[in-house]
Amino acid sequence: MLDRKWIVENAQLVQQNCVNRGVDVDVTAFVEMDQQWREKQADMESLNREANAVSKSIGKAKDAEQREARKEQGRALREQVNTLKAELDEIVARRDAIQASIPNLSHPDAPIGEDDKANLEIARGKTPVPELDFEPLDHVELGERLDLIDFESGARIAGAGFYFLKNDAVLLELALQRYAIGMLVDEGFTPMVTPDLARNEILQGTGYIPRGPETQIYSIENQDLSLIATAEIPLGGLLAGKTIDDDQLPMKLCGLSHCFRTEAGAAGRASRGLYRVHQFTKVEMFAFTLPEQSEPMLEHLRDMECRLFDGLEIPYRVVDTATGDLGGPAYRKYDLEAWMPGRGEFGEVTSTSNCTDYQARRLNARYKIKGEKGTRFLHTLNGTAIALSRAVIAIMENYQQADGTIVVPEVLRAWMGKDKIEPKA
RNA sequence: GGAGAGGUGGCUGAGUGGUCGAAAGCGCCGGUUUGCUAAACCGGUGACCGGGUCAUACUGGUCCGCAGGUUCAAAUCCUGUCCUCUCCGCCA
Repeated sequence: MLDRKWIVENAQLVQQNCVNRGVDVDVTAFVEMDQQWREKQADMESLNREANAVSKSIGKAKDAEQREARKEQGRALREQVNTLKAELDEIVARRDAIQASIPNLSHPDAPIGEDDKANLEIARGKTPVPELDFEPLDHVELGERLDLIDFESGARIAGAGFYFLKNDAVLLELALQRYAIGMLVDEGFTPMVTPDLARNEILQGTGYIPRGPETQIYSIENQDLSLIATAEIPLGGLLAGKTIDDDQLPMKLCGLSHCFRTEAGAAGRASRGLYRVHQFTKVEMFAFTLPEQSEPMLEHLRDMECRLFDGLEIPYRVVDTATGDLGGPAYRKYDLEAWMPGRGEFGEVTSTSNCTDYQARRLNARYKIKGEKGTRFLHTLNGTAIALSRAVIAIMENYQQADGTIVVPEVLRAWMGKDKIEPKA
C-alpha cells in the first residue's frame, strides 16, 4: 500500500494514477475519512489523558470515599473512550479498505494503457524466431508422442490442470532448476528452498488474497494456511515485521518452490497443456533493496532473465507492461515472452516487478541506516528466473525436429546426461 | 500427538495490580582524561501514531510475542493463539 499521509498530500496525483491503471477508487473519500480520523483521534487521546490522570490519582486518594468518587469518574471517562473508540475503529476500517485498494504509483516511463494490448515490446532475445521447414507440433502433442507428460493420469489423481511429468521431462525439469540456480548463485543470489505453504497473514502482506470469490489461492481447511502461488510469498515474508541494517542491502535471494494456483475460470485453447496449470515448479528471484537501489535492481533482474533464456537459445521478446496491466503492487514490470511454435505466438515465461515500498509497507519490512535515527521501508522486487512448466513448453516446441525428436539445449546437456529426447525404442 | 518451561528495549536480564516505557549490565553515541590504542570516568541512548515548528524545541497517545477479557487502573490477573526450548510418543 501507499503511505497514508502521502496519499492525502498528493490526492490528485494518486487519483490520476488510479485512472491510468484502470482502478476505480475514490481518493477524495479517503482524504475525508482521514481528516475525520485525525479529529476523533485527538478527542480520544485527550479523554484518555483525563482518564489516566484520574486512575493515577486513585492510588493517592485520602480516604475510601474519595477513592470511590474517583473510581466512578474514571468509569464514566472510560465509557466515553469506548464509545469513541468504536466510532474510530469503524472509520479506520473504511479508510484502510480504500487505502488497500489503491495501487502502487507507476514508473513515468511505463506505457499508459488499459490492458496488455498497450504493452510495449522493448527488446528481443539473441536467438531469432526460427523459420521451420515442417509443421511444428505443440508441447501437448510432443509430450504424448515422446511419453513425457501424462495429463490424463494427472486429471484422474488430482483433477484437470494437474499432470505427471515422466521420463526425460523430469530430467529436463531438474536440469533447468540446476541451470537457473547455478547461474543465480554465481551472481550472488542466496538460494533457498521455501515452504510451499504460508500463513494467510504473509499472503496478505505480499498482496495476495487468500480467500474470496476471485482468489487464485488454495487454502487449507481449518488452518490459517494457504498453498503459495509463488516463492515471492515466503521470500517476501522473510523480513515481514523486521528491521535490518542498511549494510545488508541489497539482499538478493532465489527461491525454489512449487506454485499452486486455482486459475478459476481460465480454461481455453490458449491455456492448453502445461501453459496454465494448478501446480508447477518455479525458481524465483527476490530482492530487498534501499530505495535508490530498486531501479537498477529491476534492470539486473531483467538482465538475469534475458541471460537465462539467451543461454537456452530460446527466442523471446521483452515487454514493458502497461499501467492497466501492472497489478496492484508493481511500480514497473517487464515480462519475457518466449516464442512458442506450437501456438504460433509469444507466450509469457517470466515477469519481473519493482514493487518499491508498496509491498514492504504492508509487510512492515524496514531498514535502518546505521548511526541515523528512525527506520524506513525497504523496496522489494521479484522476478521469475524459470517457471518450469512454461520453460519446458518453450524448449520442447523450439527444439523439436522434423523427425519428432527434441534436441536438448546445449547448456542443459551436462545436467540431463543426453543431447536428444527420443521415443523409447 | 502428549507433558512441562518460557517469550520484556540492539543484546543479556529484573520486574506478580497504580510511583513502570520499564532496574542493572552489555552494546551504541557524545565528552573528559590519556604518547597512540585500550582502560577509567561523566553524560546520552526504544519504536509507532498524532499536535506543533521552515526545521528544532516542545507536547498528547499507544506499545512488554499477538488477540481478546477482568479492573477506575494490566508487563503483572484470566482466556485464546503463535513461537521457542526440554522430555515422551510417532515418523522420512
